[in-house]
Amino acid sequence: MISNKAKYALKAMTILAANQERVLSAQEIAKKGKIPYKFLEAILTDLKNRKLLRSHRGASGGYALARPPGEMTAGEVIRAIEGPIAPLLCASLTGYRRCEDCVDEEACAVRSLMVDSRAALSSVLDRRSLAELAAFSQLKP
Amino acid sequence: MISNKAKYALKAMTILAANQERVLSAQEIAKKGKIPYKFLEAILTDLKNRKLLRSHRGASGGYALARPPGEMTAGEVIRAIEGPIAPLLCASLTGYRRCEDCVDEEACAVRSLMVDSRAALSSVLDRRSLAELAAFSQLKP
DNA sequence: ATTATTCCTATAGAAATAATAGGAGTTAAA
DNA sequence: TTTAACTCCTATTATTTCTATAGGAATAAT
Repeated sequence: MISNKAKYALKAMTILAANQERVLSAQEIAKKGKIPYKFLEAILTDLKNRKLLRSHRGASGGYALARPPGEMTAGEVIRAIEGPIAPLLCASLTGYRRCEDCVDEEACAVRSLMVDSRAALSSVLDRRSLAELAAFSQLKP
Repeated sequence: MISNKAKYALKAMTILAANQERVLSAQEIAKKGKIPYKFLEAILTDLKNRKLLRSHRGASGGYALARPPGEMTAGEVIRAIEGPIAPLLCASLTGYRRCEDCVDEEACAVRSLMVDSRAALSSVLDRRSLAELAAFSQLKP
């Protein structure tokens, strides 16, 4: 299960990808995505600090993707908010850490299972671009 | 990320699968898996209530798998402890629930992503049997 | 009887989640 | 040059989940 925060982040990024030509304010995004405004603000700040978004202050300011939506993936967004996607850190490429209760990592069946789970999840999340998400959301106009 | 509880449950079930012929006490499992004893007790109770384990009380009592390890999967264990494996309930088969912030479920790109994620995860977790986990853990004797 | 177990109930600190509040600073446009 | 629409920053807080621990009652084998 992912957090609401990560879900809202994905929604916001999809909305921004679908409106790539213009800068969107947090208000606009909150409205389009039914996301609590102040919570969204904090999320957008995180995404900006992680270099996934660019912001423009002042009147008619707002947020825009930092890179073309075809070059950004769902996995990047989730990692920015949630950290590693591996179910256990001992199976993570981006945040590896040995379990404290580990007896023999090479022979650990749970780790092997989580390595495969991570690969399966990554094969979806790291291949799906924000452009694809945006395109999907517009299938029904 | 899964909880320690789910990780311990998987370890315990793997240990039980690897010692299928006998009944193991919580003490034994705790020692073999480096799992906090009292915490493990609670976990084993959950697994028993979910019908994944059978227990025998009294001296020389303990726990054993409820079914042959070849017929039980990692997915079952995780669902017993954590609930649905889908990252969002709107993408779950076993615990479906619509998001409160949902505008149009059919057109939701995030949901579509999570449906695919769930399928990818399930293809690993629901295909890996406890027998396979036990066999892996014994590759290095 | 004794001892090794499961089983039951209760408790509790710590961390993460999911926000909300208020205002300071910035900028475009009226 | 004021105003309105924004982002940005710092707190605060309620709720839930996580990760256990404690103590003892019930049960069964030896």
